[in-house]
Amino acid sequence: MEVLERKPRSREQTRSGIIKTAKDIARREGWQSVSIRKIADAIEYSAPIVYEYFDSKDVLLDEIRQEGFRHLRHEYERINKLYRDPEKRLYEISMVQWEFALQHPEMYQVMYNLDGAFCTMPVYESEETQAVSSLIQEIIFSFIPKSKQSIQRLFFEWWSISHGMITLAMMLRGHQSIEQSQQVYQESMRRFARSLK
Amino acid sequence: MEVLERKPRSREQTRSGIIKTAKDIARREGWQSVSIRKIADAIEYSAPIVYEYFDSKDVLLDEIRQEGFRHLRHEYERINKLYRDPEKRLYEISMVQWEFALQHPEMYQVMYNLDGAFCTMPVYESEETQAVSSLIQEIIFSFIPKSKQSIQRLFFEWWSISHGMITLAMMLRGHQSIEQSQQVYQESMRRFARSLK
DNA sequence: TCAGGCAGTTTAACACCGTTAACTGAGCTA
DNA sequence: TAGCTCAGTTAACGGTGTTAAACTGCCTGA
Repeated sequence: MEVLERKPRSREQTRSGIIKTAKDIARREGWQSVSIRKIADAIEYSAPIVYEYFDSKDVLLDEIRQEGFRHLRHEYERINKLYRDPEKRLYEISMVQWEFALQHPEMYQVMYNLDGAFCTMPVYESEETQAVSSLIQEIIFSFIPKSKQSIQRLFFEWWSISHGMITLAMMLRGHQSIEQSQQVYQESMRRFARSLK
Repeated sequence: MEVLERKPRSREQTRSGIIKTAKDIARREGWQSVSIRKIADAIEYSAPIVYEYFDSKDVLLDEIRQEGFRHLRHEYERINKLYRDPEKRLYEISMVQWEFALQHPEMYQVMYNLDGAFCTMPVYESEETQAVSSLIQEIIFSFIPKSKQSIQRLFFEWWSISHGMITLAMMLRGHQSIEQSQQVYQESMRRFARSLK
């Protein structure tokens, strides 16, 4: 009984240990130097063990990507409960997006195939991204009840500004301070949210 | 004499052949499957020959990146000669940016480290990017003579919207048609250019 | 004619990669 | 005790970037 209970738990621990290790290495050395063998070494197993938890490196990366979008979705839902005003909601969600990218750059990289992170699964086909998308589209709809097409365009605009500024801010870090980029980001996202009224 | 003249020319041909082959493979199979040996096979040489033209895969990618920015700079200069109105200039430059990304996705990928393309050289430290940046900043300045800081912010905004929409349009291709994305892009860039007046 | 040198090119090797098959050894059951 | 199961290992395959050593063929000087 003890063994039966400890086994699955330890298995789950190993699994999340693999994910955590992959992210740790990526954070320290970049995704291009994350390898199955390095992960295995870190969790004190041999390489083939990793394949008992993930069919390939690709699905391991996809899992991390999904984790990222899931995390964002939870944050967005939290904000939706916290605020009623759609403008406030959209602005706060934008800020969460920014903070997430800065705090977990290695996740943001694999979510968008940036800087050596490469996952072949198409981003937009995952449930988690669809959920995040429609969550934000609903917020936009709630104070601009337009056609589905118009909402999709506004969402595309919002996403583009947010993602574009985040990636360029990271790229230009060192040439333009993060604080300065963040100020422009805040201003732009506030302006966008206000413009919807 | 003939030999002395033909030798350097053939060397230059080999060099550009390497670059062309790398881009061809990247276009067909993605950057993650571009390898020195594949390139060497295609140009009918053995792998070490490639290293007589490029010190490493990294500088080969950087060369391609620089070529991309150089190409953009020439296009921007062409437009600057073609139009006087800063608003028109900025809009046309935005459109060139879009067309370039669609026509040469493999270059756009290596310029911004997207989708498996990974070059360790920092983008913003190259002369070519600096040149492109200040070219656009000058256009913005020419009808909004504000402080250097303000111009930099506006340029950061412009670049973010453009780059964000281009990358998301490519990512969402299949879920949202390119034509639809392009329409939103055109509208947004036009609105941005107009807003500067 | 032969030896030497030199440029261009290839082979072979190193250490790494993702991935899979075959093997090991310990614990449990019949 | 013999056999089975199963977690975990080693070893291998074909690939990667990169480098050193070896080779090939030609031109030159003796």
